[in-house]
Amino acid sequence: MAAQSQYEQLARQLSAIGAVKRGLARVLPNDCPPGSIAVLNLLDLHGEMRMSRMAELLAVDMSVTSRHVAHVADRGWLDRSPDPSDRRSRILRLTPEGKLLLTELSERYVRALGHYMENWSDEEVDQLISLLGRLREDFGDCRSIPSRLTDEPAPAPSDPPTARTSL
Amino acid sequence: MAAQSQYEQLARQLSAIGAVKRGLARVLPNDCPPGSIAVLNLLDLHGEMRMSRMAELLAVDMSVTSRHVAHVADRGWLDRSPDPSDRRSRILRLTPEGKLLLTELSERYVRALGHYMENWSDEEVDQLISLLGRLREDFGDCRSIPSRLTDEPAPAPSDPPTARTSL
DNA sequence: TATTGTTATACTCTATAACTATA
DNA sequence: TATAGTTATAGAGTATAACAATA
Repeated sequence: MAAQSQYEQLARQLSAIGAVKRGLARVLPNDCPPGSIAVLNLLDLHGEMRMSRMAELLAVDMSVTSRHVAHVADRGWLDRSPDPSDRRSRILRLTPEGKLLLTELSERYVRALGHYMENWSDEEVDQLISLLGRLREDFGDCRSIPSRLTDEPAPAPSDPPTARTSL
Repeated sequence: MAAQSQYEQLARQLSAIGAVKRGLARVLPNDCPPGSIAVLNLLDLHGEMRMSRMAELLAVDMSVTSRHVAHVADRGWLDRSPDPSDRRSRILRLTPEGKLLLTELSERYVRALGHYMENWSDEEVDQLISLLGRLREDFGDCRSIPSRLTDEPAPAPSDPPTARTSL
């Protein structure tokens, strides 16, 4: 468990990292927005899956997933076939064209990151990859807020509010 | 200089980290969107500055900065006074109300991060803070794309395109 | 004429709610 | 009735372009 000021700093760094994401996004082709790439990457990484699973991995609403996936499917980068065992569902699969696109995009990312991170060592990049991966994992499917995070700031843990009577 | 597959992995982690940012944003009050907090944080960190400097630090267009700042100023969290030495400019200053808001938001962030990152050690959090800070620094003012990132994937560096005639 | 900042417009990402089709 | 997915609508973030005021 880390100290308060560390969390404050981390929150600021996470806020600032948006600029890095935008900087990277600028090297992408026009009809391939970041949302599309996220879908393709997850499909490449985890293999075929249903819409609901994709929504969970993206940690966005199903409606958002549906639009991203439609955009990608319209361009032939993935295939949506009905699940034979439950015809409400659709199975998403990366097409060869989608795989090819990922390869091309990867080149662009590598060039861009190589440009901006020329002074980073292998070990440092690995550390960052590993810490970011763990952070994402710990947040998990964070689409709904744990109720204890929505209430008042800091009820003294040694003396829960429900136990306070007249002090 | 790191290896290609590392950059590919890093690009994926950066894409996935959006979910973390959304998860954190969910604990914020309704009329204080992430853009407002970014403005307030930078003002708190760097002290008073002009719009153009704020735009540079945010690495967004001036038009975007103008809207974020207007939103924050409308709520009394910062003060925009004309620069006496150049009346085209405005000097941004954090108000006491803005400072107070930052304190309250900080509590929320700390609670949320404490919830999600309960298994992280001080050292690990520090490492992540430090690596993210360095990454943001290395991207700097990345609002315009270096031209070498917009061209074709990988012209052999030993034989620049302009030198090729009939090979 | 160039620069600082604002406003109008358009596009992407996201969430909520209403809807369709299937279980 | 409940669930998987789609679509309509609305709000936030961003960029480009046209504009105003000042240098």
